[in-house]
Amino acid sequence: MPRLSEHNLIERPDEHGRPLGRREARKRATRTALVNVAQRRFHDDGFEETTLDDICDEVGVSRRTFFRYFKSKEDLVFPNRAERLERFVKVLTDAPDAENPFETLRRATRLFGPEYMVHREQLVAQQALIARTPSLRAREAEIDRDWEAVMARTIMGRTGDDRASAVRARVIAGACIGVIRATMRHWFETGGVEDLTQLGEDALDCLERGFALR
Amino acid sequence: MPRLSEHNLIERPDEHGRPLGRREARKRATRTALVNVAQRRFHDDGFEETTLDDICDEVGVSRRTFFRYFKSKEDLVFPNRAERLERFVKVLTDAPDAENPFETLRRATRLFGPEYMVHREQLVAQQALIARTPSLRAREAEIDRDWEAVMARTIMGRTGDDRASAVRARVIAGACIGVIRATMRHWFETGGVEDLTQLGEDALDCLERGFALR
DNA sequence: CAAAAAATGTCACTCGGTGGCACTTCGGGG
DNA sequence: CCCCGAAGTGCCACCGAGTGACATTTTTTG
Repeated sequence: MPRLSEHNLIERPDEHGRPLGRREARKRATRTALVNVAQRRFHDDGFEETTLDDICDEVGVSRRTFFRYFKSKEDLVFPNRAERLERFVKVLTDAPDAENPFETLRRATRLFGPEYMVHREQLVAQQALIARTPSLRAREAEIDRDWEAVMARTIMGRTGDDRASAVRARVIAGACIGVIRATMRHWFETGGVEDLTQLGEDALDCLERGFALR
Repeated sequence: MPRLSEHNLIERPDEHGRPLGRREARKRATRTALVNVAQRRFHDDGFEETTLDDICDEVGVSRRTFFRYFKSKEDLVFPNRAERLERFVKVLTDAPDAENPFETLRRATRLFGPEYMVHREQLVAQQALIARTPSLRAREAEIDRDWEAVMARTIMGRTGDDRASAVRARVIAGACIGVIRATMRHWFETGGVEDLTQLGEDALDCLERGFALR
């Protein structure tokens, strides 16, 4: 008995307009099934409490096959990590050469902010899961590291890679990702009710102008 | 045959002046033996390549006992994480109420910077290990999170915990830890030859005054 | 020296993750 | 249309980190 019903295998063209064969379609269906089942069970029972065998059994796939779709259990929680990073890189590389890094990041904020607010409730729940699961927090930190790294490299690409420019680029990137992460955590923990775009822009303004204190 | 030679069990008073019984002395010896053996083997063969059984066999202790000294394999690489954090907290709480967070952090930099420079070569090697080991990078990120959290809480303790103050405190803490981490990475990757205290203070200056660009 | 308490060892087990190999399924070319 | 190669999958055995239960040894204490 096939576990993936046949109507999941509708032939849709992929993002490049090529039609999907059965093979490709089936792979997509399996992947999304794994993510969906996992999301639900993680949400219901917790990440550590849910076993890969649980998920694989429900999807109807062997654990060995699972590891051909995902490198690790944690990856189920960040299924489009690569795609997100790519879009961020695109924002960075699309920026005019003269634009300063803070303005570039504000553009990214205006792109991602509204998107996050649309999926507010799902993201808040997701973040609650991450916040209470050490290995997921670790994954998230790694993602932030990636973003910080591409940002630092982009800045260096514009300002040079001598030692002074390199350290400056790293420091700016570190500060930016630091404030973005802090802002997001605040937004998540307050239930996602505030205007994320506004919060992000405010934080970046502070960073650029300096934190005037007292 | 006891694996820990008797002369490791010298009776020294602990940090509160109480003399150490055999039990306490032996525990200390076991703990440091585990750390030392692990450090050497991690450095020689790599973190993932070294098995806990390898380490335990060499120290002469069962794996079960290992887990009574350390919660995880990774903890062997950060043996005084708690103590470092405590010292950082002390710097924060010892700060006069009127001092702004950046100045407080500069004081921390002047405390930890020279210390790091003394153990330069060991720390650089250690960081190389961390940099090439995903699970160790994750641990390091967690440590940074701790520092960021205590810093945010300290700032909130001085400025109030209403929503505006809270987000501001978080953002400042995020920015500070971000630039500190970036600075340290730069220092490590350049072999620890530059003046870490100076680098740290410069980065914090930029943060406080704003990054004047172009 | 005896009894309580602390530390360690042993064993069995769970779970994430990997390598190898056989088997099935799909797609393309004759 | 069929057949052959390749892609995808399952199965099995295995490894290493981490945990719980319980017996055994060692240290402290009275």
